[in-house]
Amino acid sequence: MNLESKYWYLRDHSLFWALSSSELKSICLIMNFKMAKKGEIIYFSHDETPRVYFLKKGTLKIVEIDEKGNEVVKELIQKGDIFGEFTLTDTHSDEYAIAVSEQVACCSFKMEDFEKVLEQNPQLGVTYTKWVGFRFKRLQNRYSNLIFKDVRTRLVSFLKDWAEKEGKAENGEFVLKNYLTHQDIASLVCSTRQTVTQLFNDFKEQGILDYSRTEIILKKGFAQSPAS
Amino acid sequence: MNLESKYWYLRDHSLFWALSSSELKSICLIMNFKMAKKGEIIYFSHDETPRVYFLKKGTLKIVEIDEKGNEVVKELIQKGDIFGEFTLTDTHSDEYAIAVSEQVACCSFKMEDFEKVLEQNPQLGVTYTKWVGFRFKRLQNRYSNLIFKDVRTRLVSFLKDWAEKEGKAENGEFVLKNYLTHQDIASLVCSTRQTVTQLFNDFKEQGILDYSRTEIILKKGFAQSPAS
DNA sequence: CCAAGACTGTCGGCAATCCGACAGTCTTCT
DNA sequence: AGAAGACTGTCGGATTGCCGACAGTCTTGG
Repeated sequence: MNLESKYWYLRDHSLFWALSSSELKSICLIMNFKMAKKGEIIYFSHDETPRVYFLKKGTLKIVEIDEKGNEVVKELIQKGDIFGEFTLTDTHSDEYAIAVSEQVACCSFKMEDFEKVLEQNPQLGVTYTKWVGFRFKRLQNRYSNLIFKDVRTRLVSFLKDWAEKEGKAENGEFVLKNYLTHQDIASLVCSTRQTVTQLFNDFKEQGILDYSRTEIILKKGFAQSPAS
Repeated sequence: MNLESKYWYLRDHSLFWALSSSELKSICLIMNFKMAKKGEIIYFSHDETPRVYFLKKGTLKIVEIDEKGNEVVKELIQKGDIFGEFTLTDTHSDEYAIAVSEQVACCSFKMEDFEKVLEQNPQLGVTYTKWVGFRFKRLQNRYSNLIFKDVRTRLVSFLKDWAEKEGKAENGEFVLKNYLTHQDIASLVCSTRQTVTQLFNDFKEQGILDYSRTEIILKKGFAQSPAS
């Protein structure tokens, strides 16, 4: 990929808005660009060199493998999010990122390089810190949900979030392109496949949701769906 | 508190190691210092001006109040940790920090001021980002525990962590000064008072732990305590 | 030093949800 | 097209840990 396109890719990422074009150009030189199709793996936590990633387009999931080899979907990463070694410290955890939407595009920096960029662009540094902080808060939110809410409520708010980010509103309903299995959703809301299936069908009976393997439709009643 | 003492307070916090003494002095000017005794509240999330805090001495707990008015201990903050609005973005969550050890000392900056400091000291900025990242990872760890482990295991690892940070080793045992109630511990490991009490007594029967209201002793067997 | 309040111990019932099992359905690959 | 594999539907039974209740013990402040 040529510099020119790289430049434009960075330019429209909100993290880099404040930079001058010459600053941005120099950053392009050390940036890497990567495309992937559904099902392809974008990175492994055990890769040679740790990297910080920015998702430009599409959606991917971060999957963690526990001691027993179980794969658990830890997080959904959507356009604009950062992932990889974004904490600027090596992790020991065992995870990888895999594309779930048809087309995924992301750029990445070697962790060390990126650190230098931040040092040379203090304003960028502060903005970046806020991004990391944002990720912290998002996680904190999930954590609270897990403590305070039951599975039903967690699933409801997961679906609402998802709809808000990716859903298309159609006269009061939200239509979601569904690229996740019940199993995936289950691990995102910390539950089991069976329970998720069960709840989906409950919702269907209540008439507040419809779904097939490819689509989920949150109907009008869904927004007010009981939080318990 | 005079500048001189402030200076030395900052100087020995690892975040500020890399700064020259003149830089440090200028930072002192905008820093605030606060002491508190057990039971005193250090900050409210709804305070007038958002602030970033550094705990210099002692231990405090972050308590969150949910919609129903329940108070839940969300986190233990120990010497050296950052707390408050450290993500550099206002929060809406409802929390406060209260001292649990006899003497607590912390310094703080107005969030906006601190942001400027980071901008003016890029290296500090990167170090700070790593701290925020560290907090992210710590939370992530708790999250994983919650998903994968049962209450017993979580309690065991909580105690191990605690001992590691604050315990005094005595011929293979760890002695912990206990400033937490079972209720506190319960919310830290996401369980209930009764279950924690129960487990403590189980451990006692197994002979791997002893405790009173003021002390907890992890005996030799504790380290190998079953992770299930 | 005594009373009120906070903390701990213990029990039984109960709700949520996990888990295995198996059948049915959809998708994909050749 | 047809078979293999992945995904969904559904059912009990089994667990875990929550919850209310109440008694006992410690702590603290007047």
